[in-house]
Amino acid sequence: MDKPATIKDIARTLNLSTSTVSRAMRNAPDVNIETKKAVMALSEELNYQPNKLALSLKQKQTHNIGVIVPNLDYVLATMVRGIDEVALEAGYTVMVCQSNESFGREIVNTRRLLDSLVDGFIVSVSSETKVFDHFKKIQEKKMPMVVFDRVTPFLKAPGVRLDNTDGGFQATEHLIEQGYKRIAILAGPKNLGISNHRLDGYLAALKKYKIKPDPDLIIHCDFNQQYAYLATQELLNMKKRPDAIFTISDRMAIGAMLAIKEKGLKMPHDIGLVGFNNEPVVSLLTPGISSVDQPAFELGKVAAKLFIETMHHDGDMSEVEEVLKPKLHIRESSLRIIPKNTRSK
Amino acid sequence: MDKPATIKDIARTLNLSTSTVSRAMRNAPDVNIETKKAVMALSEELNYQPNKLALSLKQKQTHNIGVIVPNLDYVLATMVRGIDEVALEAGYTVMVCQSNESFGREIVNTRRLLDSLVDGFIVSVSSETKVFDHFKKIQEKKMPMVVFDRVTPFLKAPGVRLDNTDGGFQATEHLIEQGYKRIAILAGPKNLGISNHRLDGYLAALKKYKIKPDPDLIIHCDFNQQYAYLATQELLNMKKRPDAIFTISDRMAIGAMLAIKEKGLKMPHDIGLVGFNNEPVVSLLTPGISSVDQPAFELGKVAAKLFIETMHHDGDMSEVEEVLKPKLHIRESSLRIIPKNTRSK
DNA sequence: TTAATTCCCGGGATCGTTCCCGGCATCGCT
DNA sequence: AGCGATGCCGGGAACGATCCCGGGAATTAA
Repeated sequence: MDKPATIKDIARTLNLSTSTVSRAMRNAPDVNIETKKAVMALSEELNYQPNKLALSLKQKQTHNIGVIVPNLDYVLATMVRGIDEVALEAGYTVMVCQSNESFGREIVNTRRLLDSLVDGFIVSVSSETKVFDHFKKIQEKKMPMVVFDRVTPFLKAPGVRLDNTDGGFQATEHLIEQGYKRIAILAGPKNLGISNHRLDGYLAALKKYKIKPDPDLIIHCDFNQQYAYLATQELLNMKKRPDAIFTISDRMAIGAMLAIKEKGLKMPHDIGLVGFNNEPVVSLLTPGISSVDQPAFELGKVAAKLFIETMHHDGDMSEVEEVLKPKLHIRESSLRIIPKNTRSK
Repeated sequence: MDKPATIKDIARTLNLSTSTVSRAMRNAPDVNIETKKAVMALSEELNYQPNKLALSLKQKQTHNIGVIVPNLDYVLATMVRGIDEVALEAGYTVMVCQSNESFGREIVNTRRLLDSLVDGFIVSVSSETKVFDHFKKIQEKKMPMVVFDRVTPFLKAPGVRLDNTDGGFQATEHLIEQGYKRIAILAGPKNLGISNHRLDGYLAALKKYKIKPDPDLIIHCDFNQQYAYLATQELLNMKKRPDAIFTISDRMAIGAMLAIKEKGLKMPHDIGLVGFNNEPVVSLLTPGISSVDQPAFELGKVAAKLFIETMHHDGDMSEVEEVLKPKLHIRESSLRIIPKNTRSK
């Protein structure tokens, strides 16, 4: 009564072989209806739970998915929820590991999960990561792996991502339409794809409106609030300071906002601000910060679907890339109701 | 070259038995230093990774910890990071499952992990959960389980929690010291321990200052922003409206803030506000909202330590309960610099 | 009556690893 | 020379399940 019941216990007390019990469990056709009932009844009584380990060992699959994320902020936590949603539905359990944006931690985590614990990976790479050997090792083992959110050209794998270029474009075009002339961008680290794509969108919007990009207004800084704060201070101290800032994350937008308030400038009048991610926070601030919304939950679901597809599909899927569309949410920080007085300059 | 290398492959090519190779791997004393070297060299070359499944099957432990959380908001994500920190150090991998505050989902998750995937659990129960049979099933299997953050008297298990009573006391006393006279509390669901304890602290503070609690000022509402918003509207429409509100979470504080602003009241002058959790958000709002900080990361670490202790300690530890201290962070929402004019009423 | 078919079931190998047990040298000691 | 001690290694069972193969009994067909 101490140890959990096994298939053998059932076989013994019923005077059957383990094979028969096993078949009865899986409702195989070639077993007598009576014995089937007996097995079911006894397994119910003994509260029998099949040992997943033994099963996994035998058929060489664990039905676990390793999910590697750089952190668990609002956006990623939402995506993970999306992954969880469809994974559970498909009979998979997810193992979430956060790398804390640390390269070393990312390696440790993948190795741990790689030790025959998972059937494959769904990853979003850390911003620190510049070399991808640990992920390539996954692929060498022929394990399915899909990347999401933060995809990179250095890693050939099926993936799902936001149309970050479009997001950058929407934000920038909106600022232009609101009459802002000198629009700065706080971009992230140069090796991060999402950062570069949003920057591309920014440049594309400028080009469309025939605005010459000013290198002084393009800042690459680390992906957090403090750096954004410092970078914004510098921007505002320029002799020809920008009259609008587009930050590629809401965290950075908040850092920028703090610097702007400190300087005594008013949004949206003196300066416009648009962020990215549309975290719930930004609607609560005064003024509310405009932000590019991404369908995080949906993106997570697509990632998991893609993973399951990859599992069942033997061919090469590394070219597959789903792209979801962002949508700008406009708030007070960038809304000069009607572009009036813009020519008073 | 296709399949991953096993201990047998090494044994075969080296003309050894699997037993010897196994011993060599684990650096057992009774194996020749030469053979040991040879084994090591070959296993390096073949990129041998021991099969965790086989190992787990043999020794009946997986070195996985199942972590069940109601969601992954700021506080819980931080706690999970803390758990991860010490778990990894101790050679454990954590499997995080979110129940989305849903009772049913919680059951599904525990059952999944229970299928011989984890050695034990670290759980924070969903706010919806009123019956704990699924958790008791864990204990019947003699699996270690520790609870954290949301502990409940209905579940006898070692745990770590915040001194919520003290937190409620600190918040309320602070409001009293600031000269507020009619202090309302937005508490959570009645079956939630953390909610009741914070309420106890509130009552204790009132008692200390000989203020008679007013039942009309004690509101139980659901644990989210929207409900807090509605409840606050009602509070503010009372004929003798409160002049301060203590909410037991920051989400609720934000809901309250929205209602307050809508009503045209000014903080801290017309009304004081204190939240709970000290999420980064609250310092960014205008005015900044005072909030009771909890050492979430530390709490997660303690939970994991407790778990590991429980693993290695055979005796009953269900009486163990660690309690961490919160600390109020005061901001503009409740700070009437010097209690002047308070008697002008 | 005999052969063929169907229905149920058991035997044993297998997955990758550990671990108990026992065997065969070699060495040292009396 | 004979004995035990020691060092090093192999054999095989075990963990809990699946699955191929084969076999006996009963039923049916020839």
